Amino acid sequence: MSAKPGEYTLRARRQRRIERRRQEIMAAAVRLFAVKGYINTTTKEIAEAADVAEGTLYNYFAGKREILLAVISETQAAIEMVLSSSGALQQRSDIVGVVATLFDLVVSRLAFVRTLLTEAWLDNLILQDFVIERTKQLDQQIQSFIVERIAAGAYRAVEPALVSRMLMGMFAAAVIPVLRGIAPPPNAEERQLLAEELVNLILDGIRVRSDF
Amino acid sequence: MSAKPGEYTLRARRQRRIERRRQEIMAAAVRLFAVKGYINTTTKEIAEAADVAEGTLYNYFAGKREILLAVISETQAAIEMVLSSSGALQQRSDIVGVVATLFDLVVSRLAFVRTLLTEAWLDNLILQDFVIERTKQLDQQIQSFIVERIAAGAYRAVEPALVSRMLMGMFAAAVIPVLRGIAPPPNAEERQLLAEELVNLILDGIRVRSDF
Amino acid sequence: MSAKPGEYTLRARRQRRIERRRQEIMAAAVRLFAVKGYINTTTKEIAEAADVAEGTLYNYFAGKREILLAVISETQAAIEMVLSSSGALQQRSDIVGVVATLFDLVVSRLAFVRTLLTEAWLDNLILQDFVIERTKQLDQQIQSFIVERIAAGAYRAVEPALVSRMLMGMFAAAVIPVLRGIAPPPNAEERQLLAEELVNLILDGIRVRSDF
Amino acid sequence: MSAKPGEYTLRARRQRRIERRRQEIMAAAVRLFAVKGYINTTTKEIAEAADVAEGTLYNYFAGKREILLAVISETQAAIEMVLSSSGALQQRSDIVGVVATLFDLVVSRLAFVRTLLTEAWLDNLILQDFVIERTKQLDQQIQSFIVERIAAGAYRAVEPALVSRMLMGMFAAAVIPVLRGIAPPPNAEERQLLAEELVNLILDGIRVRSDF
DNA sequence: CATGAATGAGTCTTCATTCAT
DNA sequence: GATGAATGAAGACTCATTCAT
Repeated sequence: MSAKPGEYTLRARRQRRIERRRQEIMAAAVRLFAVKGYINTTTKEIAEAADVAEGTLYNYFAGKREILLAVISETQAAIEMVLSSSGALQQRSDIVGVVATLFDLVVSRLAFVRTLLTEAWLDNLILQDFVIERTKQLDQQIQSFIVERIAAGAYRAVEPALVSRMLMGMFAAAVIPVLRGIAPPPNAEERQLLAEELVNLILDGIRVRSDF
Repeated sequence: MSAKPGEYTLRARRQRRIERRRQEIMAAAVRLFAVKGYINTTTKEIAEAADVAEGTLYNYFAGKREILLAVISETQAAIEMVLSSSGALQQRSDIVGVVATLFDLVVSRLAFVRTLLTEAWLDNLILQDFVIERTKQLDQQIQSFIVERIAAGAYRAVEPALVSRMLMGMFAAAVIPVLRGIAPPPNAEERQLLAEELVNLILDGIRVRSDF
Repeated sequence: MSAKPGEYTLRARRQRRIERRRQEIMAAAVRLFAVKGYINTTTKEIAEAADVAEGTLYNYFAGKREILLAVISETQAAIEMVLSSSGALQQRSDIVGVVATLFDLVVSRLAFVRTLLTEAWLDNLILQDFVIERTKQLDQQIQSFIVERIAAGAYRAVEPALVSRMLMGMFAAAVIPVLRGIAPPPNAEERQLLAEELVNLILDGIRVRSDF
Repeated sequence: MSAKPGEYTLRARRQRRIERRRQEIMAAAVRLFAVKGYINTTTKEIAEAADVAEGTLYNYFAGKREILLAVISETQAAIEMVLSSSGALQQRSDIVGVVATLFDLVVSRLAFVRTLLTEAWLDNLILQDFVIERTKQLDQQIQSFIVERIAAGAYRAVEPALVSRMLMGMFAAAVIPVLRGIAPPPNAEERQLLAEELVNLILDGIRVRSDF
């Protein structure tokens, strides 16, 4: 289409600059959203945090809400990739592995996860599309795992859906104080231990003498 | 200041009227907060729902935020009373009882709990004063219970703080879909069963054969 | 509903004050609209011209466009009343009378008519609802008048719709320079003469010798 | 400044290219102005329609408004040429001819005429420079024509300025529904008939029996 | 005390214009 | 000259709070 040498490079460079700017804006936004919530964050603040003019935001996003959706969408895609590589759960250590990986994900994206949870709490669309929908697969895997073990006589006849949810609740309980900034993020080792302990609890409970 | 007979009564009556009006406003507010969130609720709406003029709100509360704080504070006091009557946890059924009572409380005050959690998520002050602070006592009781049982050799040597938190996470996982409006509120019987199962899980886990 | 003496009066007074304020805002708006057009008039300017805060506008109107529609609607109602009293056209002087009355109306509401025409030019809805629709009756009357006269052999067999429209064009041509501020408003006598002359022209044209 | 052969040609070619680009931009602009109005047309839209970058507009025009003025100015020049070739009006058919030519002009440049009238209505400068000024010559010719005929006893002693203006009003009344998009453009034959009828009306009116 | 109209700072968004590449 | 991203001054509208009645 063009014979000018170097034009391709030029266009590509510009494209990269644009993408970088988009990312900068999203990064600035997610930081603010995490701290103050989407609704309490003004476009002025986002612009300042991204070090651009307010109008510039609108060259990259159709509006404030689209910044939020882009933030959630893009990061979700990244997370999805990590999770989908987990494959079927086969044994105890697989579950521990998934839990540990989830800890890693959450800790490495605190701002994002906090934003996601806040908005999912307030917005049915986001809850459905970005939390329930994305959690479904994992939920299914866990339930399948439990169902198989029950059939094999390894687990007692619990409600798989309930257990899966309780597991998520325990995970959330471990993670929320960190998200909320009232507990320091656990380091890699602590995350591993936490995952172990969490699975221990759900598998064996805490009781050793049945007369209590 | 005055010796007219009956004034004391009059003053008391006025006092009661004022208190009643405060309550009406708070009741109107919490309904709206639960549905739309604090931030999306306007003072105009609160006034209309309470059937007073907008300006009247400011005769009873210093501002919109104070309505929120009053709502939380008052309802918390009521909840507190219920909880504090629980006494020390002695045996398994005591824990089940507390969990069931908590279910009752949450279900009977969905709007309030939803509002509280939303705002606690966004606001450090509310989180600290109305969630962490109020949960502390219960947390302590649970931990003491566990510590005793460990000492008695009934429970294995788990981290009491962790277990207590996991228990809360499981409780939250059971309750949040209801709060969020994506699951119907459980009836009394279901709540009892849920409490049982929840305690079962934490005490015994799900495993019956240790080779898995 | 209330037994407090004077309340009725108080409420009525307040009601009058509100209506007065509405009128003030509309008056301020129509003045600005006439000079700069609706689109070039800011809510800030309207507020300043009406000597209220910008937000106050929104206590009286749902938005900027509603101010425009209210202005047009209210004044139209007034004009309607004048026009509808005209009755059927019977003779030449009736037409002169209607034309003269229309001149009076336009001259006494210059700002309004200018606004109406501007917006009708730009907006199909306003054109249809407030110009075409309202002109229809008059148009029909004129056409009926012409049809009768043609039947009676008094007028030649012209197209009544065309003549009616031409008459409106002539009226517009007489009035637009005044609306546009490039000619002074005619006084009562001039308006009467203009009406006479306009009807003369359409009835007799300008020719006296048919060989030209 | 340079003696290189062929430079003159080169410069001329560049000049032509620039002029062509200017015309492309103006053509794109007038199309948009006609449909959406000057104020509702963005420079971005003009640039897209002209298939250039937004910034490029500013290499050819000082600003958005200058595009409008250029559009009006250039097209006016073309119209002028047509009109000025009409020469002095001598007889009835000359007037019919001018009116028919004007119909042709308007119909063939609907977009432009609509834009011109809109902006002239809102802007004194454009009204004066591009409508009143350009209409003056035609107005004079018509008035001279009338004055002569009055002197010759062919026309009655009407006010020439008034008649000229009425003629314009009738013309406008015939043309505006088309401009406004609520009537289809008349074809060549219809335009001729309309011109005839219009002149008939102004010359002879509609009356054949003077007792009405 | 009750009222509700008035206020104006603050929000999101648009768009003509500029300027580095 | 061409490009189009960056700019920032407006603009319409919202809403918690105040205050005269």
